[in-house]
Amino acid sequence: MSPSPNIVWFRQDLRLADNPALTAAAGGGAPVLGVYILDDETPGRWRLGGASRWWLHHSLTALGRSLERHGVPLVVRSGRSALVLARLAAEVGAAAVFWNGHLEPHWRQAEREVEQALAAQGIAGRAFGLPLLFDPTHVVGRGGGAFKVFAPFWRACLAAAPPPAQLPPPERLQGFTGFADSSTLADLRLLPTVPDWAAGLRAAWAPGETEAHARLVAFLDHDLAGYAALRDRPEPCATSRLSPALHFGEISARQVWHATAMRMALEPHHAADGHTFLRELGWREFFARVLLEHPDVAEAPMQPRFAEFPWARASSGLQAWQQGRTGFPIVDAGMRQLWQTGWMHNRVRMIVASFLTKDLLIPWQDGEAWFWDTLVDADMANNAGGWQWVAGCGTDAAPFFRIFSPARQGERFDPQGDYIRRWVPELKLLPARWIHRPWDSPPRDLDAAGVRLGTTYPGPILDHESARKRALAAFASLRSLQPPK
DNA sequence: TTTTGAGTTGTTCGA
DNA sequence: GTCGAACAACTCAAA
Repeated sequence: MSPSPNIVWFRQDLRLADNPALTAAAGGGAPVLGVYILDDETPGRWRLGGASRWWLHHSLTALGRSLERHGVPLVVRSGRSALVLARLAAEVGAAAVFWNGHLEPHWRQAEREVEQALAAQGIAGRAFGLPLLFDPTHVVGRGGGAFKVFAPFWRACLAAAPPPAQLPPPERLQGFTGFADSSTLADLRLLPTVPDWAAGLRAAWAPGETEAHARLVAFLDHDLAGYAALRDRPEPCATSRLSPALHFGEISARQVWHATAMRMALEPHHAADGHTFLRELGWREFFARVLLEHPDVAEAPMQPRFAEFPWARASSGLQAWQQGRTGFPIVDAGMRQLWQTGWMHNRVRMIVASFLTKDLLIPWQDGEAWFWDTLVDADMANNAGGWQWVAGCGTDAAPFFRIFSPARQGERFDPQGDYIRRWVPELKLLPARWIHRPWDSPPRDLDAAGVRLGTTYPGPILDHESARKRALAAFASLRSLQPPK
């Protein structure tokens, strides 16, 4: 009979390094057993989307291999977290179960269920901190709650104690050697089968802790210099593309912070770029705090008056938007990049979100749901925060008059049309002058490029100028709903 | 408590 | 071609 093992319950912390729960579980020399539970009951409608499942499959494969090298088994099961964990703990005679905190409300609820179920068996549950840079109890706004405006929030973070040092990977991991039944990853059916839509994902990504660190180093080596100036360009993409790795916890925000800070110290002339990059981590931090304070931020507009917003009834444009067939090249390019690779450049996310909510007047929740299913970095806090920001109904939201013009945005951030040429190849031969507004192109340029609007590429599904006026009127109608003071 | 200044990412129009 | 103002009103943070 082997000594009682400690179980590490993995969720969005699929890494060995800087993993407080894993380090603590290994600390006393007890044998360690990892478990991942595919729980589609707990999150309800926020169960993992398709692209997330694809990523998860490969990330768990990588995590399993890493743990295996230390002799630590990774058990994979599915079902309701509390039931599965309690059963597993009983089966292996666990001493305690360790996990890192989670930001999403239903998973926080699941932690409470797990604690109860374990306590009923006399097994200890040991919870560790949230995946954040700054302690939520230290950086607080006026009323003691979360900041509601980003700029003062980030100033307060930067004035606070810097994030604590990261933990090294546990040195002496002792694996549990007893029997613990496990499903295979294939049993979880995380990968698409028919049709297999994941070819573009496979070409674009390599999930896993090792790859996440390689991507961070590559970013710091090649794209930190000039980041502030180039981060808004979708092609060539100069962003870190760490979002899925951060979401699944293949790398921690702390690790990214410290690696960047070290680089800034070594290369002081890149300090400004580094600050701009760290500020993006700040947005992750900010939206996480918003979710903690407002657990329903993914469902309901933070400004209650938006319950009355006159969204368009018919959502015929939704499908054109999803399929990248709106006739607006920058919108279509973004939506096709999303569909094919499970990811979209941040600038383009704003453009397509503005198009959906302002031009089409389709509720932001519809866009949020599509992103949830198609993004490999789908993250409740960031997805909801971003959509509410664009729609104008969130904390610190965009002002009502900030309505993106797809053509203008394309010309500003993709001046040569390289991004369009890559994702909307039917416009490939169009000159840069017209590539973002083919409807304005002289017929002979269209002919020369082999473009026939409405045939080889859709004509615009709406007139942006009229749509813009309609959106402004919709916002004005909200104002009149304000009760007089 | 009151007051004041500021607030990620825009576009258009007119001087 | 460039530049600044206008586009609402409101809420939050901080003095």
